[in-house]
Amino acid sequence: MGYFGRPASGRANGMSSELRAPLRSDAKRNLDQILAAAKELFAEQGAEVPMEEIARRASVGVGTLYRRFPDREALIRAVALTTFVDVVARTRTAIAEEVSAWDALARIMRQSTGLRLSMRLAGTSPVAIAVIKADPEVARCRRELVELLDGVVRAAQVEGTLRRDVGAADVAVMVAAALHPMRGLSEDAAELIPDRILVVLLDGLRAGRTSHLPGRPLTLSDLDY
Amino acid sequence: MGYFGRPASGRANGMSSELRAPLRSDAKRNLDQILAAAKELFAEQGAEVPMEEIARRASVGVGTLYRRFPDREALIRAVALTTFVDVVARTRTAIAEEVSAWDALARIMRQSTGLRLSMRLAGTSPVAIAVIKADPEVARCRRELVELLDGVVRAAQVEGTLRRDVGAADVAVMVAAALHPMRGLSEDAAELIPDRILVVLLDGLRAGRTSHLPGRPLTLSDLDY
Amino acid sequence: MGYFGRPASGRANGMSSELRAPLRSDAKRNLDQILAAAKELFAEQGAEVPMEEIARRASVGVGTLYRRFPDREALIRAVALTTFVDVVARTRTAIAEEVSAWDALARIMRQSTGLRLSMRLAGTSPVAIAVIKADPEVARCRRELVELLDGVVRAAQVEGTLRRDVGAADVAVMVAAALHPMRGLSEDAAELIPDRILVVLLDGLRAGRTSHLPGRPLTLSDLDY
Amino acid sequence: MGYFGRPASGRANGMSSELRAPLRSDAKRNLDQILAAAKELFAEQGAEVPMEEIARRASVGVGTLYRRFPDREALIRAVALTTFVDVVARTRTAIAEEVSAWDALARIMRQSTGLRLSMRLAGTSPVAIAVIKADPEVARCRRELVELLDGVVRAAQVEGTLRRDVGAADVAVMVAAALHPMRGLSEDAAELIPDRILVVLLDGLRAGRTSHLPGRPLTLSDLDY
DNA sequence: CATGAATGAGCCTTCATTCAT
DNA sequence: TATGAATGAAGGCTCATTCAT
Repeated sequence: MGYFGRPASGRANGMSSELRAPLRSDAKRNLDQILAAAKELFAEQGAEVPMEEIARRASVGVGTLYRRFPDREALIRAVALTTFVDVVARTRTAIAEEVSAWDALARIMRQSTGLRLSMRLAGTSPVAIAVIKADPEVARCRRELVELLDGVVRAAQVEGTLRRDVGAADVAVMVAAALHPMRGLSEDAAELIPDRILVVLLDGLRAGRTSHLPGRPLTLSDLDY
Repeated sequence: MGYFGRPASGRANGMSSELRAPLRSDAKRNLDQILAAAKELFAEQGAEVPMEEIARRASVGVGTLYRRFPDREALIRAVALTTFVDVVARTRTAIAEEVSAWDALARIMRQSTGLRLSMRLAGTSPVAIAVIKADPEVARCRRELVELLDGVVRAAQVEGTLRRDVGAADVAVMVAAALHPMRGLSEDAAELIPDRILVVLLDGLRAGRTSHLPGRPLTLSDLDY
Repeated sequence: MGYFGRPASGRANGMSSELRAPLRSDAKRNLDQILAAAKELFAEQGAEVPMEEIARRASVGVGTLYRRFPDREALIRAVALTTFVDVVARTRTAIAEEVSAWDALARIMRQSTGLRLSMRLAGTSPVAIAVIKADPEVARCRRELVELLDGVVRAAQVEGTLRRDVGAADVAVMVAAALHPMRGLSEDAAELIPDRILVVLLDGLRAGRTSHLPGRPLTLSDLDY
Repeated sequence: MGYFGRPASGRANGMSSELRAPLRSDAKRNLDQILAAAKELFAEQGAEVPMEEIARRASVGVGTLYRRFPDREALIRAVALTTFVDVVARTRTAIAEEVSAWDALARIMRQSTGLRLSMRLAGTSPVAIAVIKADPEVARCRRELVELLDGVVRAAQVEGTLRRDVGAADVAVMVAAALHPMRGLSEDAAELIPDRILVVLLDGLRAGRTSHLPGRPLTLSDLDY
């Protein structure tokens, strides 16, 4: 589906994340504002928002935006990377802290909710998808996340809490689907929905269901397209 | 979510559906080709495809396209309407033919799968959403569909097969989420996913689940935004 | 130097010159105006003139310009091609009509004067050079012209009228140099100069000069870089 | 044509050449680096190279570049001036050292070859031309050079070695034409060409040629446009 | 009626110049 | 004083929509 990756050093500015001269304080502030504005706007309007609007929201001239991110792709890349880095971190924590694999899985799925805004990127714009898949860092990030998930899924199946006819890719896609922003809902409902879907999904994923899932368990290898 | 509506009189050409002089046969053919081309391209590339590309795929000039649909919105409206009309019809049939409300619900949810391509419209382009919500016919259509769904949901809860803490809007949104096109998957997986998610959702929706859904059941009134 | 080539079929519109549906009369007129405007402006201001200025001079919207020539390169290509085609034709005529090779050479060199405006293209913008070299048709055209010139040069040397220490490329470059537009001259002088330089060059090229030319005769193979 | 001028007091920094407090040694070094970088880049890529690229090549920040030269024009002016100063000096030396006017003329014409790179300025960018013509110092410089040349031309005609139907402006323009950088040539050929053209021109300029030059001798007054 | 040419507004990107650090 | 960040105007290109043929 397109939303798993791996972090890197930190400063995600569209290039690879080699260390560079630390930014001047004002530049740093601008960079942060740009990234924040981009996240918001990508979430609100998709990855095709006018660059100028992003700049405006960040209280910055277009020129500044382009100085940091040579083109739209670089910006998408940076947003994707910081987001993925965050998800990976939370996922590791969940795995470390929960006692059963099922609890870890449930927590992983639910905590992702907080990231749904940025998620709009994945599964939306063709550009965004292309960028995410092309960038080695984001790709590594994504792979790492998916592998963590795979571990949890298998463990939960071994421990007998997760139905056996699903794979990690099934789970990943379900989360993505649950998080996908929905329009046409009351604000209230829009906020509740992701968690409600996730809970229903978790209930449906619990071992002991007798229904038959069509097809085959989708695994990591289904995600690399 | 944004994909429920009700038909109307018949000829859906983007304006209101007053009856007009029947079209000449070649004109009719053009109209159909345009609609078909638009459906395909909206599905493949989203609601922002160049009008000229749609015209090309329909083997007509842009002029002809614009003669039928004064602007992109009208075209989107028409595509949405014909799609919704179809869903409503299938829904009625399902209700009529299935013996239990649960079976009707399951069939309704699953058969929508076949429409997922056109569905790409909803949940994608902001324009599309706006258009769909603004058009009275589509709105009526959507309301009708939702009401049908509401009936089935209540009946299933009465018959004791559907968990009681969900509403018709929950179900509608879940279907929309399951159908949302996913990128970055193998073709094989992309085809399997919607049905797999729906089955898991159905399992999770079955009465007897002990988990607690956060929030409150989402109902018809949550859908009109 | 960069200004020799070979024609093709005729309609030079930036693509290859396959025959296509004949243009509507108004479209044809626009096309001609665009080409004319481009020639003028390339001559006056170089190959980097704003596309919008070209459009304005042609009394056409930018869109129209871009419809005919997908980008600046295509336009340069078309201008270069029509120009080269013309030069080749005049060269053939000169060869056919003049009795001695020397006279043909002199006429070829002098008649090119009329083309000096378009010549601004060659030897000016890096883009222009790149385009000219990359386009197979222009390249063929250029090669043809150079070969014609080579024949005349050799013939004149055989007939004993042209000094033997020069090659066709020397001549080609000299013409290009003589034609290069000069700024900072009175209009009067600017008009006289190319011919004056060419006559002096011809005098210097006449057999019997005793001075020693540094280097070696430059030949066709020196031109393909 | 546009490449004759006269020095002035000394420090050529784009403004007028009043004496100022001598620069600190590092500032001086920066200035020299900038001038050198500008010469190189103007030669390589024409007078439109990004200011930032010049700064980079000079290993300074753009800010420093702008401190020395308030805008691109000032930089062009400075480069033009230092170049012209050099040419004037060499010309004086040639006149002083050669015994015949013809030899002086030949040497003047040929030694300019070494300056052809910087010459790229003249005859290229419209901006450059304008700037050169507008600046009083460069103008004076240019006038001085042209007057020196005029003296040599007349002397050579008196001594009977130079054809009588040319003027100093003819010669100046011919040199400029011979030096004009040519693209599309092998590196080897590009290096040989200017001298080869100059020798042919000199042969053509020698007294005793019977051909008739069209127009009239071009003189100093043809150069001030 | 159908066609496809023409228009022009809008977004993308670059770069000269200014200014805070 | 040197630096490089920020700005914004300008030019490139695309496409929705209109209109002549």
